[in-house]
Amino acid sequence: MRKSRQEAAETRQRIIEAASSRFRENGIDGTAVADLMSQAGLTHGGFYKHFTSKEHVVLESLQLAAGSLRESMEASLSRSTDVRGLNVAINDYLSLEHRDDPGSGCPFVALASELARSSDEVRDAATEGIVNLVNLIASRLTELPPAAARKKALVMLSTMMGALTMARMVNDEQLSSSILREAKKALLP
Amino acid sequence: MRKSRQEAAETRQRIIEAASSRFRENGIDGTAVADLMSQAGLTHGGFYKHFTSKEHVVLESLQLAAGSLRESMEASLSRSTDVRGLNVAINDYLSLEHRDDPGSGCPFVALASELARSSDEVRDAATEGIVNLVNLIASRLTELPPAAARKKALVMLSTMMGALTMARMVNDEQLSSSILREAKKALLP
DNA sequence: TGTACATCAGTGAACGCGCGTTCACTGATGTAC
DNA sequence: TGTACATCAGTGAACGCGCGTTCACTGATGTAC
Repeated sequence: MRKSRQEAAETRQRIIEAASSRFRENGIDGTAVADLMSQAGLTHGGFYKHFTSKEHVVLESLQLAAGSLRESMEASLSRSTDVRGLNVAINDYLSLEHRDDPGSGCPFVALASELARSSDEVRDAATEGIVNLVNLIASRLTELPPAAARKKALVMLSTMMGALTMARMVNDEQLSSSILREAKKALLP
Repeated sequence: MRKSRQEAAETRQRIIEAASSRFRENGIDGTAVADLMSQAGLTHGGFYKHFTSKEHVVLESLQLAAGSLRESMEASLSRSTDVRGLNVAINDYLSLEHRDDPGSGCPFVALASELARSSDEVRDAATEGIVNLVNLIASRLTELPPAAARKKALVMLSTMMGALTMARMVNDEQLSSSILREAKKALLP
């Protein structure tokens, strides 16, 4: 039953990908190791051939999710070289599609309260991911000097994450979509 | 061992209070029924004399926490009859003390990702609590017509919750406090 | 008001379940010669 | 290149633990007369 090195590496990656979306959908506590493994097409026993613990895959899957959020933001930004690229990124982040698909969206919102209670290692990864987003946003606020741009970017990201969090929490479609709409209107220059 | 009706009602209230702070500190999944009970000075078996399930106490403790957040905001607001009262409320919400004491702070931030995955009943309670905060904030934006005030209040609350969420998640004291500081500067007129 | 009985808040043991983790095993892959 | 052995990815049963919930029991409180 031994698999080749390449197959093993692919398996490992599949587990991380499964973890990354399952954790965002159902929470870390709400996702069992056996869950991830069957989503990756495996039985649960093999998990520990790839990771030392559940905590370990939490870390790697957060890094994956943070990286892909960053990439998708970079892709939006690159649609235009100036501030308009930023508008595309904000529109995507505050879209109904993003709200309704936490499994492939922002991990900081999907896992917010669990991350705040996580180990230092995991919180370090979260911190790095957030700093990346802040820098990305700040880099497009070209009308401001760098320090001011960074400060404004912190506030913008706060508004974005807060609006997405509230839009997902609230059990009232009208209210939910108006939260996203108003946040967009406030953030787009 | 039977207790008088009044004692029983006090016990019930003590359990809800314990739940309300433990859930905010350690999360709903992270808090066992036995935990709440021992915090309330009881053994775990008696829990079901007061509640039909853990879910039931989640609902009641969320309502309690949402109510006390509302009251503390009302208290801050009443320090001054105009917009300055709002500034006090924002300063309190985005304070280091609030960040560092989730157990007695905003339940929507402390439980954000868990609430988004909760039952309709619990999410209804969350929705009601959030609407109350929005109305409270909007009522102090007297320079705007009501509809515009409400829209602005939605965005302000998004920024407040997002900033508190990020400040708690990030594992870097400097970054954390600058998130709170910049959000305050952006929100105070 | 006093008495006899029913009620029920609280206790602590127990139940059943799902979870993270371990383990013996299998057989294909990797390595040494 | 071929052969013999070591390695190890993956399987599925099992372990131990903590959890939500139930239950028989206790004795003080509440109620009926």
